[in-house]
Amino acid sequence: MRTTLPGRPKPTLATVATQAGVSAPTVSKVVNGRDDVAPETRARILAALEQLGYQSPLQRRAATEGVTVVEVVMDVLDSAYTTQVLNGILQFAAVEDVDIMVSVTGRPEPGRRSPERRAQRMLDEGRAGMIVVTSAFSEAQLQAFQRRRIPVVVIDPLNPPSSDVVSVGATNWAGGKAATEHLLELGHRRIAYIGGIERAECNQARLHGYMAALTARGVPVDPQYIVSGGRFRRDSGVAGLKALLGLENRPTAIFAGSDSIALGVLGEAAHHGLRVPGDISLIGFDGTIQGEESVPALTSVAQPLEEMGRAALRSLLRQARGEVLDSHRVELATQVIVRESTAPPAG
Amino acid sequence: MRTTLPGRPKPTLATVATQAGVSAPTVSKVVNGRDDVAPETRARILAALEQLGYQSPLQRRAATEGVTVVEVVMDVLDSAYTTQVLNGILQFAAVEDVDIMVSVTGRPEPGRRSPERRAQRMLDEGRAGMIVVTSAFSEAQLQAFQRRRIPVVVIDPLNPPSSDVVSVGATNWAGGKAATEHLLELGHRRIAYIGGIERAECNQARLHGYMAALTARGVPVDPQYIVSGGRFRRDSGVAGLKALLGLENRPTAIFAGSDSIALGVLGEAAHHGLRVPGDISLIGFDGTIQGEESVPALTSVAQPLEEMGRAALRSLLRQARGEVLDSHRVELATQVIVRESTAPPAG
DNA sequence: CTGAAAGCGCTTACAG
DNA sequence: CTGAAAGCGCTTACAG
Repeated sequence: MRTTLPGRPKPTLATVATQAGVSAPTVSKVVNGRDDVAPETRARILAALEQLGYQSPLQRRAATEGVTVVEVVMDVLDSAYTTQVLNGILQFAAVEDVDIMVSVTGRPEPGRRSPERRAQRMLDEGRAGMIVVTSAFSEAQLQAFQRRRIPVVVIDPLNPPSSDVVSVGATNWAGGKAATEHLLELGHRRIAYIGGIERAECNQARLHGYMAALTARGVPVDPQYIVSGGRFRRDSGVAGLKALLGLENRPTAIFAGSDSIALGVLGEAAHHGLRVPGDISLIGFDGTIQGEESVPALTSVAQPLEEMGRAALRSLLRQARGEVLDSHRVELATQVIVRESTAPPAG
Repeated sequence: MRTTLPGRPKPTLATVATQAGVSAPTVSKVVNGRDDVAPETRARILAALEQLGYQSPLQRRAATEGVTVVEVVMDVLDSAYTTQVLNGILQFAAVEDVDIMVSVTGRPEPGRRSPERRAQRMLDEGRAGMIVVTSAFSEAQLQAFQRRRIPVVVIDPLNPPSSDVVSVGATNWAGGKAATEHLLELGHRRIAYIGGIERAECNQARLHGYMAALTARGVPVDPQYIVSGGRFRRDSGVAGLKALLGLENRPTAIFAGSDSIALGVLGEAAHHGLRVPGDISLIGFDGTIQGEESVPALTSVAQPLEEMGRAALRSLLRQARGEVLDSHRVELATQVIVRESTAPPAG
């Protein structure tokens, strides 16, 4: 992508050299990352490279031949959530004839897999950009990509996205509110929330949606019904239910911050001989296939996961083509899917 | 990969020209696909290009920089099975510093996404090879890749792998036998098998393992207990259980050809008020996380899915390095994981 | 259809 | 640290 502006001839080392007031060999050194260049000279050359939009022969060829590679970075591919998002990206990539490079990153480590190296490599190989489905990159690192004109889209960021970085997510607050309203409408009043990563933006939005729904109905928010699981995973649900069962006044319904958490609740409930929804109602969040296929089938706030993947890629390709985006933040609507795990409270 | 032979200098257009007895510009034309070259001259030049192993600057740079891209082709990313295999590939790729390009293919279509185009593209871009997790390629197409010296590894092929194509799978026959033995040991005699894709090698192996175990214990194989689901998916389990419940002499245990099928059985059983394992025992195949997290947790014949992904990539990289493989077929061991869905028959 | 000549864009080796 | 000079690999324009 990154097409040369029409009319302006494609910049060469010589053009850049003239602009920066140096010779071509010196520019060559900077481009190739040699270190025998004075800091000031380097800065001037970098500015010229940036301003003229210089591309290496390799990049130029990649650009003209339409080779477009988008890199997708995730922590691990171990949840239905990531899988469905990735599948959305892959499906749309097949349509758009874009290649998708997938990489997983444990913790970010210094060295060849660092953001700096990654950015350099993407520039070298003329990739169109990067879709980030992990919290392995800091805000500053993401902005570094953008400064280098590498388009980045973040999917459902853990932290509130800055206006500099493009992000795609779901309406978490509205979803949390809708989940809670569903339980309220069934007649529940003692409703618990088992959350995931506490500091995560999406978790807070879901929690505040929950509180807003309760408050709107005049149901007091009871802190003992708000449990932090720490992660969006199964074990949070197991531990969360255990904690809630220890209460004097047990909840009759649980809103879990993710389908995985809900599945943990489901498993733990069975071990205590509790029937869902007979003894306790349960609603998840995400709308994953895993929840759809569980027994009982899980009522859940569905995020359009495949669509989020598609939206991220679409937005990335627009950026790569130099189009102006309407908005730096896209939030796709969530929807309560009522299945088998919710019912009016017993008695 | 495709490293230049040591000692011999990398061939340039000039080298090739000398070898073919023409001038450099003429070779340039052939390389760039111009048509103003006499057929005989072209043939001579093509021969020289091939013999000297000429690489374009783009290819050379890719080769010397050790850019190694492995393409993973799958149908869709929608099952825990494919997800875990892919995760294994990705994890190992991070260790080996290999880039993974993932693409999904519905039906193979003519045109730019055809195997021929794919092969050409891989050659052009210096990719190391291809891991195939789909039945979208025919045997002949896979061999075409190998003829072009593009290494290919097939994971758990639907059809019996030919000895020309390297493949990775699991011990399906032994797994089917072990699953059935587990049920026999619990005391079951009326044991049903609900299969997936009927003609698939892996399905047949599982079925025959089942029959072998029954026969070895002197339990007659009863055709009415063998149900073909048609696919390895949830709906096969739903339909399969319905069919089995219509029998006069219902089975007391079911061996499902995949975890997805087993999950369908589980859901359908709940709708009939049947308890698992109280009323009926159930064992799956695959050992996916989804089965592990279901309620009740699914007893299953685990395939080492992540390990299979790793093994495939390892084998591919060996091929790409020109190493000789010990075997064209790797079968990793399966293992019965006993969880909650199997128990002695009632009464 | 072919190739000598000129040229392009980049890099290398090294004098200052 | 910088750049004039030489060179490399490829392509272009065009004479034959």
